[in-house]
Amino acid sequence: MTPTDSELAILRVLWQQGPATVRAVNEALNDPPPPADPPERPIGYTTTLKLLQLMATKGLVTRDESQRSHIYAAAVARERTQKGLLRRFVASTFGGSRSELVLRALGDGQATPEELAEIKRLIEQLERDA
Amino acid sequence: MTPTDSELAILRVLWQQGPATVRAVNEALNDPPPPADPPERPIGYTTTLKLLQLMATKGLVTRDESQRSHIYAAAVARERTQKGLLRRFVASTFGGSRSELVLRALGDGQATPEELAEIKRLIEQLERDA
DNA sequence: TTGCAACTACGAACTATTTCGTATATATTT
DNA sequence: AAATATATACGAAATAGTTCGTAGTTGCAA
Repeated sequence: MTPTDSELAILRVLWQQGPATVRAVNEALNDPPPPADPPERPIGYTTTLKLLQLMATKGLVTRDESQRSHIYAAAVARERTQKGLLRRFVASTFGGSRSELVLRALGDGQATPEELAEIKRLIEQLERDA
Repeated sequence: MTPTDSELAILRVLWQQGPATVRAVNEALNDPPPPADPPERPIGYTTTLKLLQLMATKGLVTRDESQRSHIYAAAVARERTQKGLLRRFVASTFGGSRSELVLRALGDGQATPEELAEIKRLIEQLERDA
């Protein structure tokens, strides 16, 4: 099951903060830590509630109803979800070519030396394993 | 201006084939070269027509009406468009972290040695320039 | 010159997603 | 105990994107 954009925004909150109430999720969405920008118009409380309810029926989150304020938790793994989204994105935008994606991601002169070093380390690691 | 999914599919045809008629675009969408899969249900001719008309009003394509069969051409550059889409994708899925994206793209053991070598070469190139 | 094939234009239906108002229940404060 | 605050549930409107039918036009062939 692959989340929509709004669902993904909520999952990111839950991945980052752990299980949370509707209110906590809603506040995190409207007041994100930098570098993320807050939405132009604040997202209504019941909007977040409805989304979480939908996500629960889809199995994207679980819900603990033992308290009056239900507690929601991500039910899908971050890495697995990101991989699924990435696969679709690479297919639609780069015709399935991962290296084209990486070239485009790094090839605009915006990557920091640290990022480059980190990625180089990863590649050497992968080459050693192969 | 950032294209929707269907619009992107059409842009990919135009980037690949150059200026084309509605019919040529529609056939390319329904009969893509491997490795792309054809759509489950063929896309109707008038659907492609309508999309191209919308894209023309949005400025995503230009239209040559000098013949009875209009000729459409991409009006946005491939690289620039891909970069815009990539930026949005990295923001929504990886919180803006390009290196997290690259790690996820390469870190599933599916990358070929050639891909890795190519990317390593790119990185060393970038490091030299910096 | 009639008929058929291919074309454009465009309204409107359909789908998916997002948003929120309102009803109702439960807890908390005064 | 009444008023207030905070919850959930859910219908339904709003928005965005996609799809296609149908009308009307133009070129071509019989």
